[in-house]
Amino acid sequence: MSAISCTPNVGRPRAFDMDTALEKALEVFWRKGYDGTSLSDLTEAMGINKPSLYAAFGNKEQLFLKAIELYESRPCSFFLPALEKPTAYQVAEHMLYGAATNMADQSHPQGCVVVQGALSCSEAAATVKEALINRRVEGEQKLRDRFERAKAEGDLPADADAETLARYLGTVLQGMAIQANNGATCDQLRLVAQMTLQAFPRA
Amino acid sequence: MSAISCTPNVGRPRAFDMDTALEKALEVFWRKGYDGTSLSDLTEAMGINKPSLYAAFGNKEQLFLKAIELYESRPCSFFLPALEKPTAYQVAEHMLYGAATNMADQSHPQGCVVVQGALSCSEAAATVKEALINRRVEGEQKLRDRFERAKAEGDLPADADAETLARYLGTVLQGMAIQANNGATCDQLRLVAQMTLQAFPRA
DNA sequence: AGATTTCTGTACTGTAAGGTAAATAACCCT
DNA sequence: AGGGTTATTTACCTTACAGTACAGAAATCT
Repeated sequence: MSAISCTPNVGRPRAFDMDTALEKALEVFWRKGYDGTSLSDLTEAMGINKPSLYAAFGNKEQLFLKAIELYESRPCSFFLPALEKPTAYQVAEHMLYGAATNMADQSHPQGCVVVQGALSCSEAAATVKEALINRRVEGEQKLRDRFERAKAEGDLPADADAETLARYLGTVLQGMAIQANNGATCDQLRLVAQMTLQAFPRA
Repeated sequence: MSAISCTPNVGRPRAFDMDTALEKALEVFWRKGYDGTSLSDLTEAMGINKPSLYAAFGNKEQLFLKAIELYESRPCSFFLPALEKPTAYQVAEHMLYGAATNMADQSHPQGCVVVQGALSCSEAAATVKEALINRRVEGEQKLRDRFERAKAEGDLPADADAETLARYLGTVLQGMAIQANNGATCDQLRLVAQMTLQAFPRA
């Protein structure tokens, strides 16, 4: 799923690549948040003019939502791959260490755009705020489902509280995003991951 | 430390109470963040006009910084009191349960303004962003100092890593702020607090 | 009372915000 | 080559933003 909208074979061809422009937009939203990002910030970073932006992406809000979609489908994303690990403990382990590596990575803004893109925000950002909350809650729901499965498969004790395990993990992951914004290094976050796992039940 | 600036005994008296106006400003910043809050939002909530705001508080940035000071000195603040508890474990316990209660409290915006007031933000908010990062880092430094003391006093093992314990706790507390924004209830956060404590060394 | 000091309300400033109209440019198809 | 279609450029629109000038109002001080 690379091209966002299929390019028609008639008319003047688009002078920019939508995917790379969207990457640039994501980076700005990630660093400045939805309210803190102006259209000038976006057009400058994307290297296009406003009418091109509006023609290609709708408006600021839709551009943000598309940037979030891109964020979650990027190859460096660690969340979904971690869910595939064979045991609940390994799921938690990979997710925590993946987050530690990813969130402190200096090759892009620190933290997680789903956490910090529109946390406290204006009424104009209400829609994107809701969208981000939904993503965070859905992420925890996926974790919970995975841990329920682990109980059924026997690699979590039958009396384990899958919901609380998922929320605990979600809390630490979201906290790591703040830590990364504070300037925490990958190594420091890995130590937090290690501590977090000490509270996690093993088979 | 109630009155922010001492009222002179000459001239027309101020028609509003600075402390309650500051409380109102804090609530708006807390809910909308620095970038998401407009001066109109502020003057409306505070019940004053712009010239009164500027005369009393300087400008938007200084008003925000004063609101943060107020936030940290409020009676319902849980951080500093928790540090006074006799053992490291009890410090962590009170801090986590205090956060669970406070951050999900429906009598004010959810979460923590120090976390969410200016996380990702515009360049105009760079100063307040730095100020908030400093507050968060200082909070963890206080925890670390407290845990070093606990090692000296023998209620933490001598080989405990005070820095990582502090960062782990800070991570969970900051994550709880996000959770509260997600709509997590006090009870749900208390379960997270309970799990967090399982990784915490006892005497 | 009058002078002095400070606050309040209204009206205003310049700038930047998000978004768009209209003309021109570049491509495909016949 | 010319028509159809789509993208780009420039210029503009309305609205909201943070911040202020100024005149009048309410207090104290002498």
